[in-house]
Amino acid sequence: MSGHSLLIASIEKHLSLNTQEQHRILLAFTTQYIKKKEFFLRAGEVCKQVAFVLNGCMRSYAVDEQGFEHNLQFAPEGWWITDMNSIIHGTAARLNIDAIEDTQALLLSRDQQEGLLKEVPKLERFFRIISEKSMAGSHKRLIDQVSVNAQTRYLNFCDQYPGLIQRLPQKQIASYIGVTPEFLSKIKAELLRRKD
Amino acid sequence: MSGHSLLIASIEKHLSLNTQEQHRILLAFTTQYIKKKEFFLRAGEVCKQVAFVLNGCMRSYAVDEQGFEHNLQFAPEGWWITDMNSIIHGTAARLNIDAIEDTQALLLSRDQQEGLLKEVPKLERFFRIISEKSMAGSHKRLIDQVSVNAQTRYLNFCDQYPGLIQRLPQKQIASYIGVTPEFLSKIKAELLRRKD
DNA sequence: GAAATTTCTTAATCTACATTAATGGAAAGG
DNA sequence: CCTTTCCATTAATGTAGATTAAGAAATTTC
Repeated sequence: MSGHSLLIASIEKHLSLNTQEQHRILLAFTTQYIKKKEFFLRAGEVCKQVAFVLNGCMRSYAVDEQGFEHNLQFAPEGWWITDMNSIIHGTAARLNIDAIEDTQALLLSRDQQEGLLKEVPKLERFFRIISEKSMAGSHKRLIDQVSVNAQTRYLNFCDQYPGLIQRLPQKQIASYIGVTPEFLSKIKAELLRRKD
Repeated sequence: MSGHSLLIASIEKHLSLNTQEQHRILLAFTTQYIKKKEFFLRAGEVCKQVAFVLNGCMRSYAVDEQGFEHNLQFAPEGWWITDMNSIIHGTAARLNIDAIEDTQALLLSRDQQEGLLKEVPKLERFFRIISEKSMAGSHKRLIDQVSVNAQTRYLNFCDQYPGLIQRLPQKQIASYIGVTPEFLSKIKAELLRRKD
């Protein structure tokens, strides 16, 4: 499947598009290649675009006063990623977004999105639905973060994203579940010991 | 301002409505009064509605294995509240939603919302925008939770919701920022000591 | 394919916050 | 109005997870 049809397929899960509409949609996006460790967005900039990942993987993360990184989201193929706070309020991004693997993504600027929505209004529905889903995901994450301990968070992560466990360095996962790499190592050792 | 016009005003921040559309919108909602400590949603049920608060205040919270409550959101007048995960996936709610003060709210079921959106399609845009905002809010909260300590989270809360600080019992705020009431008490004592 | 860099693991020590317990004060409710 | 329940505070003790350090393994780079 070509990257473009990944996007179209993802939209057509929620509504159907004729050929003309498909073309109009693709016109609004630009393609970008982002090498591992390169940035899509740096904290402090104003975020102007959302990215739809075609292949590879990006992540968003915040940096605290002591310089430690905290991963908020991973975006492998088929996922959207952006700094929503920055994009909708026009304020400086608090998030960095970079590539964990060499990545190909489709970018949609807010201006292009506005134009696209004017010409294909039924896409409002699509963007509403994916916003609701993102919000549900973010809520789920927050509940997990505040109501269970680190070991359970790790098990939940393995459960929900089995593909990513294989694929990502452990330190990235540690940063996502909110512990140090050292402590994640301990958790894994503990889990292994229990199994035997 | 009547409750209904609070809702209409809130929509008209994003798009304009004629009288007919306003009436059609109000038709989709039902009014409910919820007394302090009564539930709008219990964990385990499937959530079917979103609530728009006209006056009073509701909160959503998760309960952990040990029975402790963790507040996720407060919804005073003009705010929306629901369990988005339950409503969009049709799964059992993980959240409880109850009233912290006697509350009057407008309820919109998913079915009613679908009908409304069919007849007034431009509302797709409104719901997209508020979903994006909720998602931005939820992201902000998550960043705060993982990247700063409890004292800073408390100060940030005071900053962002000065009205709620006056209005809510401290234990509700403690539960929101993710500490025990005892520790919040300590934080406040510490802050007072520093001021003098 | 050797050197450099990054990642993972183990272990000792430390700390932010939780737990428990006890007291006084404020609401709530009949 | 009195009683009951809830709420805020302080203080002693406990613990999940952080920090620091250091070596082993894996990956990247030239």
